[in-house]
Amino acid sequence: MPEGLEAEIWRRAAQPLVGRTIVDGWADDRVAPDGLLDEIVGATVGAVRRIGKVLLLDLTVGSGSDDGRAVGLHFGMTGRLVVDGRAPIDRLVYASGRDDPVWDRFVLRTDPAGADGSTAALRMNDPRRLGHISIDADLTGRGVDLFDVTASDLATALVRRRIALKTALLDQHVIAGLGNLLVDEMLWHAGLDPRRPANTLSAEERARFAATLRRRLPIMLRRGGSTSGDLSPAIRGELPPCSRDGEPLRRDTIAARTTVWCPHHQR
DNA sequence: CGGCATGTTTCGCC
DNA sequence: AGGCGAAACATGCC
Repeated sequence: MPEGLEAEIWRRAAQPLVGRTIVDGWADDRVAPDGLLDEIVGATVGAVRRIGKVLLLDLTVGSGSDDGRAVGLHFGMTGRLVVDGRAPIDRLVYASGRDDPVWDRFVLRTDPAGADGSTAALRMNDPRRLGHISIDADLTGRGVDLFDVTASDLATALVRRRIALKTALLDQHVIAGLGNLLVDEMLWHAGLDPRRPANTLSAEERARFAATLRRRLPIMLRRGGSTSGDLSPAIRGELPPCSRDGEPLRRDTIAARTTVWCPHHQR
């Protein structure tokens, strides 16, 4: 589930952590840097940010001057976030429906604690363990954030790229935050063939795709995230006729990922 | 039991 | 050198 929309939902859910001090915690050393807890216990959460699919906790120490520490939560395919015992997204579509404590990878306790002091302030739970925790990760190469994409961003990023449009859009150096479901969804809405070489888009088509992101992402955010679109996981499985034109949907592998699209109106 | 899954990184081949 | 595709990672679920 974790694409840019889920990261944004979790960013909002984690805002209450701002101003709290980290007093204790635990990290699975298979997915976190050595000595992470020693680095961050005693620090205060100064801000919670998001870059693409990555959630960042900006930490401050002592007087509150910024010491540069930023803890990054990378959710992989099956990571979920629980803040003060509440999970804004409680069920992962392609993962487990359970919340087993053995899958906890990163846990923080804070002062003050949350409303229910008996639960951890922050908990990342990830059965498949494809996610990880970073500290001061270099994210400067990330492309423009999915909520801020303009036609000119696309022109710059897609020029001379002969790879399939879908492959380019999944590249976090092109746009940060789009994942497999969102790319299929946005291409369907924009009416663009995912197999097209990225550099063959016209200026009008780039503008159309940027406009589709601006229009559709806020709607899907309100509806609950990347699984709330017209090509929801149920539709990806059953492959009913395209709801726009009634023609058969197609399932292909593009960019080594399952791709659902409508050959009739996506060109 | 076999195959599949919302992601990212690494390897090897042009 | 750099672009690109495929494999690898880890594990629950249908």
